[in-house]
Amino acid sequence: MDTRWLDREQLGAWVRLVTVMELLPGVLDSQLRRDAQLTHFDYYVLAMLSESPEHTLRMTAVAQRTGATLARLSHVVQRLEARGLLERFPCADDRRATNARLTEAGWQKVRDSAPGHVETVRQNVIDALAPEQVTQLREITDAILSRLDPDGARAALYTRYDAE
Amino acid sequence: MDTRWLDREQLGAWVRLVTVMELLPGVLDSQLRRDAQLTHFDYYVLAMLSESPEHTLRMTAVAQRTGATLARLSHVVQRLEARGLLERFPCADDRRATNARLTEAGWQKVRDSAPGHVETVRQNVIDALAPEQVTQLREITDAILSRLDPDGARAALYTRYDAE
DNA sequence: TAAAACTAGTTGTAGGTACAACCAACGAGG
DNA sequence: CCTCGTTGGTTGTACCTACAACTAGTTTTA
Repeated sequence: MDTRWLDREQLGAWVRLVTVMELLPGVLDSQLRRDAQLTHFDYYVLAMLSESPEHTLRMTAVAQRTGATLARLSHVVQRLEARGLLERFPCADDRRATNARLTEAGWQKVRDSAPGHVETVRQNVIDALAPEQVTQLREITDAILSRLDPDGARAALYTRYDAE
Repeated sequence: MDTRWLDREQLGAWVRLVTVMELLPGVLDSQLRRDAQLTHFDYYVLAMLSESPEHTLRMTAVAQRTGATLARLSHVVQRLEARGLLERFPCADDRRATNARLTEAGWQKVRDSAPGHVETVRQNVIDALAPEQVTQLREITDAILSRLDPDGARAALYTRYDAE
């Protein structure tokens, strides 16, 4: 079978996307690590909890929202728990399940670190784009996600952020 | 100072971009790991060499093109050299510098693995987009990169892929 | 109602990356 | 020509993630 190579336009877009994927996580990570002693993934976990009722979610729910495997999440949550930012307790309904809940310190941490994080996101991404490009970016990433995540397991999350 | 929070549209785009950044590297990595025993970064290093005259580049040049630190690159190249995919030799002009050159096995590896990689890129990204979206994506990533990489240290790479 | 199959989560370990410390070589100024 | 600052690169270590194996609880089904 012969390969359908990328043309110039496609290659240009692809190489830039790869470059962004290579650089952006590092930028987010170092800002949060420096200012809040959190990785970007740590922050995301705490942020997901902070937006949930009771500041509580089941491990599986957090994993879905963050796109992580349960194994990865388990390690991360263990560290966050050791730092007193959240706590785990068994779920009453399903004794297999574990709930994670933000502690007061964790909630404080989210409130303290959110502004700096948003500012970083603005500086490096949002404010670099014209309003119509933000819309285009949403459509493009949506299309890509329909391939990466066909069954829309994670759709639950980002759909929540759409107009109501 | 009060924070300029993201509006719904911006937040929707951002959350999706984060999700793509979370999922896409894993998809690229596992395909290449499975079919070619390479990480995506390994592949990129080999690909950069394969597009250079003599299949040779200085370490610093590879680092620029891939966006890696010299430290990271040094570890990776060490492993690739141990596997016989490339070789290092001192640079004649500048005795501080080291050149990396693809071996025949490395060149063969690139040719063998490129089709599968391109197919993955198509399936998950390019073919999910309309032609005008590919153009938009190039413009958007370009704008983001102007923030992430203001001095355009890496621009050398992706500019090469533009129309001549 | 017992076995099979699946879901929820944890743990051990191997491998890759970041960070900092380090050494060697070049280059500009005194 | 020597010394200071810079550039090119390597190494050690600590941390994070992926993968696989495992436990325990739940649901299905025969």
